Formats: sequence, C-alpha cells, structure tokens
Amino acid sequence: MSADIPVSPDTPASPDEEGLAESFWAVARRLRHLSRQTLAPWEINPGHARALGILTRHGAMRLSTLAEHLRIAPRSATEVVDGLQERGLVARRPDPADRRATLVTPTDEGVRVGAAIRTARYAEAERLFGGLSPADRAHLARILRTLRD
Amino acid sequence: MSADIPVSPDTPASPDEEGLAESFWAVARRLRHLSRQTLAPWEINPGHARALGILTRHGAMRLSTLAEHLRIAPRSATEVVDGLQERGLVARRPDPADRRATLVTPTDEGVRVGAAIRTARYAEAERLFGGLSPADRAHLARILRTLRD
DNA sequence: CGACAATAATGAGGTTACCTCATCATGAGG
DNA sequence: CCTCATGATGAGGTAACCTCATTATTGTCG
Repeated sequence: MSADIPVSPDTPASPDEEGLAESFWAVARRLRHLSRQTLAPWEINPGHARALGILTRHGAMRLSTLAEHLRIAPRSATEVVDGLQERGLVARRPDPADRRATLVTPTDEGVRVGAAIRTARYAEAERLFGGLSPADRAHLARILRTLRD
Repeated sequence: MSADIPVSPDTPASPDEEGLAESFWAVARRLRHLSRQTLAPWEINPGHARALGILTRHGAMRLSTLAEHLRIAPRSATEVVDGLQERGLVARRPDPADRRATLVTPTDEGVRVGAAIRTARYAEAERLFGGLSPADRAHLARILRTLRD
C-alpha cells in the first residue's frame, strides 16, 4: 500500500442516538461471524442450517410449508432441499394425503446434525452474551422483546 | 392451501438464554426492513448507500481504499462505483499522486443525497428506538457497546 | 359426472452481489 | 533499466434468491 494508513472501521462510533443502530449492526456482525465459526465443523451454510433447524423442530412438512417458514419462494425451497438431500440430511417422500405434494423429512443423520447444531448455537450465544451480568442479560432480553414488536 | 394452518414465525420465542440471539435477529430484521423503506425514495440499494455514506463522510478516496472501508474486493468496488457513477452521485478523477489510481469523489448531487440519507437514517433509528425510555436507551447503548468489543 | 380453475413441485432462465484470476499501465527499488 | 509490486478493470464464475412456464393432481360447481 502506498500510504498504509489503516482504514478506520467505517462505523463511526458516534455519540449515542445515531450510534444505537450502528452498535446494533456491529454486534449483529459479531454474531454472524460467530455463527459462521459455529457451523464450520458441519460444512453447512446458514441457509441450510436454518432449514434443517425448522425441519427438526417441526418435523416433516411440505416443501411449500418449509418455504413459508423460511420466507422464500417455493421454487427456492426446492433448491435448499436439494442441497440438504445431497448431504443426506433430509429425504423427500410423497405426501400420502396429496399426490402433488412432497414431504420433506429429516433423516436420522439430519436429526443428529440438527440437534448438534442446536447445541452449538446455544454455546455460541453463551460465548457472546456470557460476558454480560445476569441483570444486563435480563435487561437486554426485555428491551429486545420490546423493540421486536 | 389444503390445510391453511398459518405458519408460525419460525423464531420460537424461547425462554431467554437461547432467545437472546433469536430476539436479536428479529430486531435486526426489523431494522433492515425500516432501512429498506428509508432508502426507497432515492431508489438506491443498501450497498450503494453505504458506499456513498463513506464517501461523503471521508471525502474523495481511491477505489481500493473504498473497497477496504466496504470490506469487499477491489474488483467489486469497481462495480459499486460504476453504479453510483451512472446515477451521477460520484465521479472518477485521476489521482494526481499516482497515475494508476482513481479517486472517487461524490458529486454535488452525491453530497446532497448522502446528507439526505444520513438525516433519514437518523429518523429511522428514532422510529425504532424512540419507543424506549431514555433509561432503556442508555442501557441498551451501554450493553451493545460491551457486546461489540 | 365432467369441465375447469387452483395448487404442488420443478425446469428454464434471470438478477444481484459478491468472488478469483488475468491483463495492462504505472510506480519503486536494486 | 530491469524487475517486481500495485491500482484498476475485463472475463468469467458462484450462491442465493427471483419469476414464469409446465406438469400432475386436486377440489368445485354447474
């Protein structure tokens, strides 16, 4: 680099009001980063992990229903399921109630991996939020709940 | 829909510990949504807005420096700048100090739009965080600052 | 019952926002 | 001055989405 002034990290840590959103994104970035590390051992991407999580929590469901859970177009869910199927984590079976439909079910392996990821995610959250005092944690939980609605 | 059970919103509002990350993402989703609305009047996407913001805050810089700020590959910054240039928000000029390099400068219009977006973002944050009591707001700011480091 | 619109999944093809690698001009050090 | 490094960009690729068209099947209604 001709002049190697280290580039400031683009988030201008401003006083407070404006910085609230900025700080929020900074933490979100950390969380996303942690998440990537967490998922690395399974060589699964966040999208697939999310789908697998939904499937292991709710059990078998139609492709279109999965799409709704994921809030993506049904056509896109087809591709997510393709990926999970290739990895042997889910299987397609015909819906006995409607021969147009496909039920997506986690395989045994899928259930196993889904549970492992769930556990790892728990640890991941602990790693980030563990530094907080129990009081702060409760506070944060309450505030986030307020903001979310 | 054959059985129109409304799909539950996939985030299972779990007790607390695990839900902290979940809540966090839920709020992030709201923020992102607000952000899209905020930017709509300028028909500019978040990536372009971010680049323009950096340029108006820091002034003219090399394409490669912009890439560092954005944390993307220089080649990708070329495309972002192409987009902003098409919209007349930035201009390329040769770097007088190095004839290989290009300085990207916001145009007058770019400065104007950048400032307007900055103001709108302020209002956007207010819209989300405004519901909080001043105490909660301070609390949140402090907690986020802790989590970010 | 039988025609017909609605629905489930998927093929085909497009978009966006990134990436890497190769190329070309320019710069800097031995 | 020769070589190697660097700044921007052309060429081409990928991941994760999208829409629209197609096919099989279903529910409805006259």
